[in-house]
Amino acid sequence: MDLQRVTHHFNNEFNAKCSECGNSHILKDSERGELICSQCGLVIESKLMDHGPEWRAFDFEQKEKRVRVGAPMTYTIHDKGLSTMIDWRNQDYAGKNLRGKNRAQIYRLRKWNRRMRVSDATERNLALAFSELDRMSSHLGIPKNVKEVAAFIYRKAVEKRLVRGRSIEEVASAALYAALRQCRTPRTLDEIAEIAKASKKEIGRSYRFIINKLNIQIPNVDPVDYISRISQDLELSTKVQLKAIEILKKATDFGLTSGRGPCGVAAAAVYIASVIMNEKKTQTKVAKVARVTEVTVRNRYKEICTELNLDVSL
DNA sequence: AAGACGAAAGTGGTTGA
DNA sequence: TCAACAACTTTCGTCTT
Repeated sequence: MDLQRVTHHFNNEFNAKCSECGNSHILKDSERGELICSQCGLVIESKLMDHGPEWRAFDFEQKEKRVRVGAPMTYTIHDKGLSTMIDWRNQDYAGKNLRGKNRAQIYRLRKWNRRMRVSDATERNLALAFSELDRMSSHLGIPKNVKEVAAFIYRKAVEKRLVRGRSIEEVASAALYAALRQCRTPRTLDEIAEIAKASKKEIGRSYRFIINKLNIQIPNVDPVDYISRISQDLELSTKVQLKAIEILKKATDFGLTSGRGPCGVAAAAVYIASVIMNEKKTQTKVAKVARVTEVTVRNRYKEICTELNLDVSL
């Protein structure tokens, strides 16, 4: 068994700086051709090598069969998918009994092997957490890279013993929330809480706790990040989307976004853009997909209109 | 009938003593 | 730890299309 490979997957340090948190401790993940910031987990450079399945798979069995060569390494499997098993029989590959020195060596190997595997509680913890991450991700249609970041964060949390006193589900949800924000594809806490096995309050508490303890730098939520999702849900054209971003930029310059909920601001921008570009959606509909109330959309919309002197004829 | 609008009261989280 | 506070929500009545 290749211990080196299992324990030191991230072996090469790389001389670069993370654009997100300025940290210069960059790791080179040669297996996947990526540069990763050790601080925040940001993938700095990806050579876009496809580790995914060769064909579409329609059920789990097909999926299992249709992957490329071997098991891809992933953070979402509790032992990173690289574990090896050593048989209990003292026989070699051909079935001959092992003797003397060889036999003693196998005993030693088996001992280490046992120590590294699922036997301990940590691994069971991870297995449960990752299946929970899987479930939530598929519910919300979350891309794989974000899920990997979530798994990475969760793994760190376990290493630092931060799960103690909190439920696994709680911390897993928090890790997912953190990952989503890190990857600038934010979802609201409400969205997570809806499908998670923990309440919004608990998730929020755990989230604050782990990013604090792990020193993860999370960029502030930029309302722009919500625009594309809101527009897509409303089936608005790209033109509207660009207009909404333009409006949002101006609104930010006027200080209309600080202290305001990013969802509400984004929703208002999309609403105004939809009116200007003649693809009007109702306040109610915009509010619904943005997960804020109609009233909030209205308040933001009025603020923006008066500040920017926008004349929106209805 | 549906949407837009605004007033008023309620809610949960942050802040500062 | 508690009260003040701002942002946001809920609810509801009115007006417009």
